[in-house]
Amino acid sequence: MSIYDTLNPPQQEAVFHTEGPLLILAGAGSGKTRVLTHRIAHLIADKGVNPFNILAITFTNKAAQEMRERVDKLTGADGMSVWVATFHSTCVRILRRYIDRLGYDNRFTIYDSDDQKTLMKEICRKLNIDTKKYKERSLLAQISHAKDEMITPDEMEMNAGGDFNQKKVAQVYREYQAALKSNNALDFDDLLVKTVELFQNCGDVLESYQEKFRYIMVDEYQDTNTVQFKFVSLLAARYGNLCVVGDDDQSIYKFRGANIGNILGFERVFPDAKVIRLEQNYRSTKNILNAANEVIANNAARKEKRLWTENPEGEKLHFRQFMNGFEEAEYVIGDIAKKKREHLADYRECAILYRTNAQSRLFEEKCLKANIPYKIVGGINFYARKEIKDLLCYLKTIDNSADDLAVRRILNVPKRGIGATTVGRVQDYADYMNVSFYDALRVAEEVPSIGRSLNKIEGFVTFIQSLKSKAQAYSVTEILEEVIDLTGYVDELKAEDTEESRARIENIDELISKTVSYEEAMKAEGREATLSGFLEEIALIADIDTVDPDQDYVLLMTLHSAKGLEFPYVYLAGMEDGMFPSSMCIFSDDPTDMEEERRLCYVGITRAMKELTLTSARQRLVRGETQYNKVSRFVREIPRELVELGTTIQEHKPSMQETPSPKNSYMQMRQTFRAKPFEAQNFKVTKAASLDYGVGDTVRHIKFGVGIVRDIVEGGRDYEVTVDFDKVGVKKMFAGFAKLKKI
DNA sequence: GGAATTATGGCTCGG
DNA sequence: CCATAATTCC
Repeated sequence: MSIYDTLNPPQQEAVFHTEGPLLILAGAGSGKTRVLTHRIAHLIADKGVNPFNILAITFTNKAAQEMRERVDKLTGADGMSVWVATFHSTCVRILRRYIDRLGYDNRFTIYDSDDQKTLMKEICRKLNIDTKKYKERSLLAQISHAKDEMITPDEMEMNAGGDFNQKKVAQVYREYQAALKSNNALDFDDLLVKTVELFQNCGDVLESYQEKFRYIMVDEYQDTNTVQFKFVSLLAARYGNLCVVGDDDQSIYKFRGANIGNILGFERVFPDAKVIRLEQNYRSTKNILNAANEVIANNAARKEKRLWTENPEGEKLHFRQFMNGFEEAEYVIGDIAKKKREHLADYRECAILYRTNAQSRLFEEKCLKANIPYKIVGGINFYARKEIKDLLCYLKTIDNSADDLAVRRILNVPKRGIGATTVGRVQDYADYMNVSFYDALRVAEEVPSIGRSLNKIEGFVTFIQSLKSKAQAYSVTEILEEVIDLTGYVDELKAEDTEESRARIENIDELISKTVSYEEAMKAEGREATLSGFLEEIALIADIDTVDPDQDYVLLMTLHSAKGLEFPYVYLAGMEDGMFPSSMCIFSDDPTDMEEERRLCYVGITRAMKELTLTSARQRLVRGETQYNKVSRFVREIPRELVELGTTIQEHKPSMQETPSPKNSYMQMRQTFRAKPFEAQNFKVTKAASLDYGVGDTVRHIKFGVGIVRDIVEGGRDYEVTVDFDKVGVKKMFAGFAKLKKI
């Protein structure tokens, strides 16, 4: 009896095929992690491969950690030497060693999106760019996309041709890169781009890593982007032992540059690639899996496949529609409380999934009220909080004084009486002398018209210098406590004594415990705990990584965060057209946007093992406005016979005066299901007897602006209107959705 | 120079 | 609605 006997034939084939390129098309819940871990075990135990020569790239740190543990269980302690990490942490480790070859300092800092925005704001000011016209966020998004595709500022400028806007973006991009470099900082995208650049420029470095990583595995391959693909193919170019695992139906990160072509075209790039499909699902009941299959079948662009399972049929899916989001949350939390009360489930077995982070609030409030432990994944990052950022910027300044952003942030925190005027004068001097902001502070007496501020600046510099020298001997925790102590940060908050200040102190305590646990972890691994090591780790940690399976809490998260996870009981909330699918993609002129949204729905459904509950609200408060939404089209794509509408049980007490009679809501739900998918009952309603505009009329569209109607074609469900817009050109759209207004 | 108050504008999704 | 920017006031 070997450890491989428990695997099914295609799984075994994937494990034993170790040489050459391999594409594993692994459907949801088909045991791909088992395959990967057994494959690593097989390489080590049977093929005699040194664990040191294996690289496995996962999507999150949490997945990496789990994989390592499972390999350990199979092979003994050898798992520790396998390099299992995310793309970003892999790149950081390489860059810490070699980035000086690209003219950076090896102690670079990593900028998060807040830092990026601050930097961008400054650049726009410097270049006299009107941030009303070019939004920082939008500029950064364009730059990020360029980096995903490995386009340099020069290339962007060349590609721009006569396009003034593009040229402007290229100019900002160039300036932004220069600023990063002079701050000795890298953004997230740079981690990948600079590593690839390093490989391309330094053959010896690439070669050493090619020799090291003789066997490479990449998980969640459908969500890799172009630069990640380049990184992997460079590494695998020598030995060609590249194994990628993915599922094109679960590709949900196009907005972040993910290139679905990487998986769809794998066989084209590697003609000798072996392809193995894993289609048996071990996770979900038949009902859940069938629902998922039916929904995803509505997508046109996909590799045809159908998952099957030997699991029991299980319960039908539940669907409930409520008057508003308030009642929806009350029902979901009530249902979870009931499961716990009746010992049917632990909290940790339940997950509430939604489309946007903003939806978490209602559920959080109900959890608090019902005294149910919960954890929200994502949303406002712990490290984005003011008090945490302040303290981290002290640590960053101590670690890398070239980081102007960090230095400027703490210069007057706590208040030292150094204001904007002084900062501007020092900055001008620094720019003029071409030195860092901190170096300018150190020679503040040279700065013109610095006046009374000189004393205060000298005090600050002395303070930082003393911390810097202490950092040589102190542990990370000690230096953090020293900062808190000497700045009086916590003392000040204590004096404030408000609910808010107490929460801030709690956060600071949590930060201290994070440095402590970092030091413990490093000690356990026999690595040195350093300040830059700590800063790097927290820069790369994702919220999902902090989920503790030993704690009994309900998990609240977005569908995106739920990727790769599974739960016995799943609640998909906010199943409304306009929420999910989001209105953005309903109105999009790119039909693949809707397909990606549907894949997201597929991911959501396939997270559930035993029971899946879908909920929606008739009216919902979005950004302070009431929206009236129809039940999501995705719900309508699920065959009626797989769904139970819950008319017999009325568990939740009607809480609001305007609760509809059960009969009414039942009728509404029946109506939703009466039509088969895509006969789309609700669309017919929107088809007006006639339109109030005709060919040749000028109309206004909510997104595209003003245009002239060119053509109107009467279709089965709706009128198809062709409009020539002033700004975006000719678009075809359905009258029911487009909400065109005659002007 | 700093705090308080008013105006504004933005929500997908994340490492 | 809620966080942040801009503006005003001290």
